[in-house]
Parts: sequence; C-alpha cells; structure tokens
Amino acid sequence: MVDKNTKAWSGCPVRFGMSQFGDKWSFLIIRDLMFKGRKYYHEFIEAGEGISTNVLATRLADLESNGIINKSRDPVKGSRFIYTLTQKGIELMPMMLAMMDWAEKFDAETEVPQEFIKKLRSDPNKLQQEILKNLPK
Amino acid sequence: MVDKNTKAWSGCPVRFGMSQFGDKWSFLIIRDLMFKGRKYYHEFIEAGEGISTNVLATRLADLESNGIINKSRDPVKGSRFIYTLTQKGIELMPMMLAMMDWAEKFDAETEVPQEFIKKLRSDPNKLQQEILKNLPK
DNA sequence: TCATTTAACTTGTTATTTACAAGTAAAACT
DNA sequence: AGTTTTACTTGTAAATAACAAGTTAAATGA
Repeated sequence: MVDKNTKAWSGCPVRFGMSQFGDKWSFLIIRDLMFKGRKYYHEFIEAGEGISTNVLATRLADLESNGIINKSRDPVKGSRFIYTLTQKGIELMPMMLAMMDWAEKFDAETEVPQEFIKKLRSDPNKLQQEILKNLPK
Repeated sequence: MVDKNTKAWSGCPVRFGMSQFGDKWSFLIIRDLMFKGRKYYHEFIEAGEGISTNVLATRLADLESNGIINKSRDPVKGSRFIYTLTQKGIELMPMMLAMMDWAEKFDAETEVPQEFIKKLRSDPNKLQQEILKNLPK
C-alpha cells in the first residue's frame, strides 16, 4: 500500500487523512463510535458488517496509535475495554456529516431519518452539538 | 472485503460512501480531479503517489460505473481520455474540504496555503464556488 | 503511407492484506 | 476452584495490490 513514511507522503491533507483513517473499516468504526453509541470490541464485531476479529484488532490499535480513539478498561466490568473518540476523533464529525449528506442525496437506499437530514441541512452546528452531548466521555 | 450486495449493506450512508469511493486511491483520484487540475491517466500515474497502473485502471472504471467521474475521448488528442467529475462527484467537495480542514488542524506537516484555510473557515461556500469555477466542464 | 511514438491500458507474477476458523489469556462470576 | 465472558492472537486460504512487462489504438513524422 501507500508508504506514509516517504517524504512524498507528507504535506497533503487528503493523504494525511487516508493514512490516519482511510480505510473502510476505520470509517465504520468511527461511525459506530460517533453515531451508534457502540464502544466495546464485541459491539463492533456484532454490528453486522462482517469485520473479522484480527482486522478489528489492528484497526483499533491503529486508530489508537493515531490518537483518534482512546482505549481504557471498563471500570464496571474489568474484562472488557471501552473505546471512545478523542477530541481529534470527534472533530472528524463535520467530514462524516458531509458524507452522510452526500449519501442521502445520491443513494436511494440510504435511510437517514428525515429529522436528522433536515437538521443537518438547516443547522449543522446545532446538530453537532446535540450529537456531542450524547457521546460518552 | 465488504459485500455491498448483501441486504446488510444497504441503508447506512457511511457504508454507501465506502462502497462508492471508500479507498485510499479513490480519494486521491478525486482529490486530483477536484483540486489539482489533473484529468489524464498519465497525470494520475505521474502524481507521484505510486499508484500502479492496474489499480488506477480499476479505480477509474469503478468510479465511472458509480457515476462519480466521467470518461471521454480528448477531442484535441484522440489517443487519450479526459476524466472529469460528474455532479455527483463534485458534490463530494464539502466532505473533501472538511477532511482538509481536519488534517490541517491535526497534522503539522500538512501544507495547505493559509489563504485557502482562511477562506475555508470563514466562507466555505464562497471557496467552493471558486473551486467549482475552475473545474473543467 | 508506413514505421515510430504516445497514451492507456492488460496480463502475469510475486508480495501483502484480508477473511475465515480456531485457539489462548485475563478477568469476573458462581 | 472451575466455568464463563471478553478480547484478543494465530494459522491458513483467498483476494487484492505491487511490480514488471507486454499489447492496442490513435497520432505523428519521414
């Protein structure tokens, strides 16, 4: 794949994004954390997309080492970990929302609640604040 | 990879996006078309990212079949083709700009001209119109 | 007009990554 | 203390990407 360590791999924001989260599974994990309230390993597995366990493990590790997500032991149930978005991860929200807006427009099958889309198009900042409020800290 | 033909693969806007352009190379091709003025096969190859010829060919074909780009013979020089963004492709601009905004914020190496970033943060719609004006039709 | 060049691929092979299946380890529950 | 839960790791087969070389169709130059 792309070698992000070469000199040529620096400077461009799109390349940077791709090197940090530019993979289908990373996007879906971020979506789960941002919009679906998922936070445990098993929840990502059971999300039904069909990610395999080894790929999930490496993606979570990559996202963590890139500072996009945070991993901590569940204080309630110590056999599991809680994954949350860092500030850096949270700030991917405008990009994710722009993508959702686009998809809703061009994909007949996409089923975003009308209320969500309406808010997104009329007052995106307000929508973002609402989503943010519901994110686990 | 993800089977976008299963029932489970429909409904979600993020999954839809990933199935249509969710791959590093697709992003970079879209970036080239949207911001770098590239439009020929050889320009994508020579962009210096290191994409291989077979991968470029399949990505261009996929993007075309997904209606994101358009392929037509160059009227001036019939031995080559011109690739351009369709309306559907152009409307990925807000997402791309959101990504660039994010990258500029979190990557010290990212070198987006200050003027660009300033415009992006103060009046993104105006910036978009300017970029749009410069896109080949 | 016919050989050469240019541009866009295609094909073949190797290397890397992913998918799938099964096993392991650490903590919690009983 | 033994079973269960959760989060992985490991091994192998299949798919994809990288790399190198070859092919085709149009343009260009002699």
